[in-house]
Amino acid sequence: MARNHGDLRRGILDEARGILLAEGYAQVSMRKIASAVGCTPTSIYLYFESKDALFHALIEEGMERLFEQLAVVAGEEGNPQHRFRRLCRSFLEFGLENPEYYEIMFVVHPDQVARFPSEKYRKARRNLQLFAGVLAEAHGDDDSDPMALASVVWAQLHGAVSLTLSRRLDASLDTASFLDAVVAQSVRVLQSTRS
Amino acid sequence: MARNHGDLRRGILDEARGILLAEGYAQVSMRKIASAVGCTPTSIYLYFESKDALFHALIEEGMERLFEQLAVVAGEEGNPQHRFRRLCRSFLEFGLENPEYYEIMFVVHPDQVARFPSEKYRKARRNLQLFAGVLAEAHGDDDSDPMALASVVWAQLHGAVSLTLSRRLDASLDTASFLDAVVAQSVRVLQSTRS
Amino acid sequence: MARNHGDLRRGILDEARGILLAEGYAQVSMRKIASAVGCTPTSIYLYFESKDALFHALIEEGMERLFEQLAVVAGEEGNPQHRFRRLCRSFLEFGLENPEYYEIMFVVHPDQVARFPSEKYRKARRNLQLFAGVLAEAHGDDDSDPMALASVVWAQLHGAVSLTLSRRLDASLDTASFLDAVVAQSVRVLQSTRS
Amino acid sequence: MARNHGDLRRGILDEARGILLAEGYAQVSMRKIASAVGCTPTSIYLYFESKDALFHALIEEGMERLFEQLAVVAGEEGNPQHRFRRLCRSFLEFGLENPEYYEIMFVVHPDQVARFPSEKYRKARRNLQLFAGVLAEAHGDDDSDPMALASVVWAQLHGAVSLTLSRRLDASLDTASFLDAVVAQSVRVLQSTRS
DNA sequence: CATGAATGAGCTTTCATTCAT
DNA sequence: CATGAATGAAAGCTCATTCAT
Repeated sequence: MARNHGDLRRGILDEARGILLAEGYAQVSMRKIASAVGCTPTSIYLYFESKDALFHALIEEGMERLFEQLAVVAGEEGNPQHRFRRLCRSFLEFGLENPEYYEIMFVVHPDQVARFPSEKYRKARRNLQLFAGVLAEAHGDDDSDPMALASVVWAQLHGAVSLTLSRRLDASLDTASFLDAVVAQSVRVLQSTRS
Repeated sequence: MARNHGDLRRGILDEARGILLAEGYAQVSMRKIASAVGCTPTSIYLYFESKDALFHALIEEGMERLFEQLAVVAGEEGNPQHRFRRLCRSFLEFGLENPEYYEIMFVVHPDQVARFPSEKYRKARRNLQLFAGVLAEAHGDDDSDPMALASVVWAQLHGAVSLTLSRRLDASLDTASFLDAVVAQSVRVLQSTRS
Repeated sequence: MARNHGDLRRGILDEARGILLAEGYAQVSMRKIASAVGCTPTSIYLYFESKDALFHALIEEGMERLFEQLAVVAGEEGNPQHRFRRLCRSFLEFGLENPEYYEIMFVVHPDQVARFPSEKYRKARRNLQLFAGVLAEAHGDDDSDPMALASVVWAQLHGAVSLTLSRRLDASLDTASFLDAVVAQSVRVLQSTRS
Repeated sequence: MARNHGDLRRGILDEARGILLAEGYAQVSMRKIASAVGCTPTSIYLYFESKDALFHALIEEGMERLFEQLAVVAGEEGNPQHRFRRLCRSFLEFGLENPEYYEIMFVVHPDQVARFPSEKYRKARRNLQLFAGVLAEAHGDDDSDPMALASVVWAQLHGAVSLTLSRRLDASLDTASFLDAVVAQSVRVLQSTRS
C-alpha cells in the first residue's frame, strides 16, 4: 500500500474507470472509488477538486486514448479511402469496447457532469480533425468543408455506437452486419459533391 | 387547487418534462416534480405507480407524438425519395424541438430507467417501420432488408440530434447546414446496393 | 360484490386477520386490507374509528375464540387435574395455530397498539378465570389464591408459546417434547401448598 | 459537540434504548435517535452499518449484561437448589430492571429485526447454558436433558417478565408475590423425573 | 499527505388519515 | 354508504463535501 507520489492519483483514475466500466456512470461514487483504491473519500479531494473534475480527467484520458487509437490508423500508408474506412471501424470498436468510457465522453448530459472545460475541448476536437484530415486527402478537389463532412460521419458513427450500447436497436438485427452497413454508409460521404 | 380530473396527471407529466429539459434526467426527483406542479410527492403516486412508470408514460407519449408527426409525412403523395428526405427532416425537427422527450426516448441509459415494458415497445418500433416502409418503396426491387437500412438511417439521424442537443458539435459549425448535410448523407443510403 | 349491511365490517375483520396471519403484524396496512376486501381505505373508517380500533376488535375476537376453545375443555366431565392438563394443552395449541392472532393478543407492545380499552379487558380476564376455576376444583382445600396460581400457569404457557413463535428456542430442541415438558411442569403447580 | 472518540457510539446505543423503552420498538427511528443524541442521522451510519446492526449491537450488549449478572449467581458457593432459585430471581430482576434490553433481546419479533447473526448467537445461548449447568448439578443422576429443562424454566420466567412488562397481568395481582410464586413454581422443575 | 468525524441535502416510497362530494 | 383526491409526516439510507487535526 506504500505508494509513491502520484500513484494515488493514478489509482483513483483507474478505479473510477473500473467502476464506471463495471457498474455504469450512475453507480460511481466517491465512497466507492475511495474504498476500491484503499483510501478515504477525503483523500480524493487532494487530487481532484470535485467529482466533476475527476470525471473531466477521465474524459480527457478517454479522448487521448481514442486519439492514439485513431492516429495509428490515420497514419498508416495506402489508399486514403481505405484508411477512412478503417478509421470508421476503429471509432466503432472503441465505442463498443469501452462502453462506459464512451458514455461519459459522448453521451452523458453536460448538465449532469459539469461542462467540459473549453481548454480541454481541443483534445476532443483533435479526434474529429483526424477524420477531417483523411477525408480531405480522400476527397481531392472539393469545395466542401472537411470538418463539416467529418461531423456528419461522426454523427453517423456516434448514433450507431450509442444505439447499440443502449440496446435500442431492434433485437432481430444482427449487430455485426449493422455495423458493416454503417461503415459502408459512412464511406458514401465521399460522394458528397460529385452529383 | 381547483383542478379538473386528469389535470394533475397532465401537470405532473409536463413538469417532469420541464425539469428533465432544464436539469437533466438525473436531477428529476419526485419532490421536484411535486413542488413544481404544486402538490405533494405523495399525490404523484395516485397517478403513477412509480418514478419509472411516470417516465414510461413520458416515453410512450413521446413515441406517439413522433409517430403522428412522421406519419403525416410518410402518408404524403409523391416521389418516395422526396418523402424519405422529408421524413429525415421531420425526425431531426422533432428531436431538436422536443429535447426533453428526445432525451428520455432515445438517450437516457436503460440502466437508469427500468426497461420500457415490451407491450409498449411496439409503439417505439412503429417509428422505425415508417422509415423502413418509405425506404422499401423508394428502393425498388432489392435484396437488402429495409429495417436494416432504416436502422442505419436512424443511427445517422439520432447521432446528429444527440450531438446537437448535447452541444458537442464544433462551435464553428453552422447548425443548419450541418443538418442539411446530414439529410443529404441519409438519402445516400438509397444507393446502397446499386454499386 | 353486493354486500348486505354489516358484511363489509365482517369482511374487513376477516381480511385484516388474513393479512395478519399471512404477513405479520407489521405488514398490515389500511391500504392492504381495503384492497383485499375490495373497498377503499376510506370505507374502513366507516366501520372502525382508526387502525387501533380495528385491531382492538380483532383482539376482542381473538379473546372470544380462545374463550370458546378453552370453555369446551373446561366444561368437560371428569377429573379436574385431567381437565387442567387439557386446558394447558388447548392454550398452547391456540397460540401455535394462530400465531399472529396470538401476537396481537399477547405480545405486541401496548404502546404500539393503543391500550386495549378496559371495558373489553374483561373478556381477556375470562380466559384466566377459566384456568382459575379448574385449578380451584383440582386443588381442593387450600388457602392459595386461584387467580394467582392461574397467572403463574399462564406465564408458563405464554412463555412457551411466545418463545416458540419467535423461534428463540434452541434449534436442537424437539418442539413436541418441549411442549410436553411445559404441560408437565404446569401441572406441578397443583402441588403448590402441599410441601 | 466536543466528544471523545467512542462517546457518540455509546450515546447512540443509549438513546436508542431510551426511545425503545419510552415508545416501543416500532417507534425507534434513525432520525429520532439522532436528534436525541444530538447528531445527524447520517452520523449514526459511521458507527453502525444499518438500523439492524444497531439493534444487534444492543442485543449483544444485553446478552452480555445478563450473562455477567447470572454468572455471578451461578458461580456462588452452596446448595445448587438454592443457587438455582437465585438464578431464577436474577433473571426476573434483569428483565424488570432493563425492560428496553429485554424487549429487543426476547420480545421483538424476528421479522422486524433481521435475524441475530449466528456468530453472536452463541452469546445468547450461554445464558441458557448457565441455567442448564446449575440444573444438572442440582438434579443429580437423571436421564432428562438439562437444556430441555432449562428451556422450560426459561419459558416460565420469560412469560412472567413479558406479561409483567406489557402490563397484561391482572391489576389486582401483587407483583412481588406473583414473582415469588413464579420462582417457587420454577424450582419445582427439579422434581421432574422423581415421581 | 492523509484521515476520521461529521454534515446537510437529498432520495423514493409508504403510512394513517381527512374531507368534500 | 361509499368514494376519489389529497395530505403531512415519516421512514431508511446515500451522496458529495468540509474541516480540524
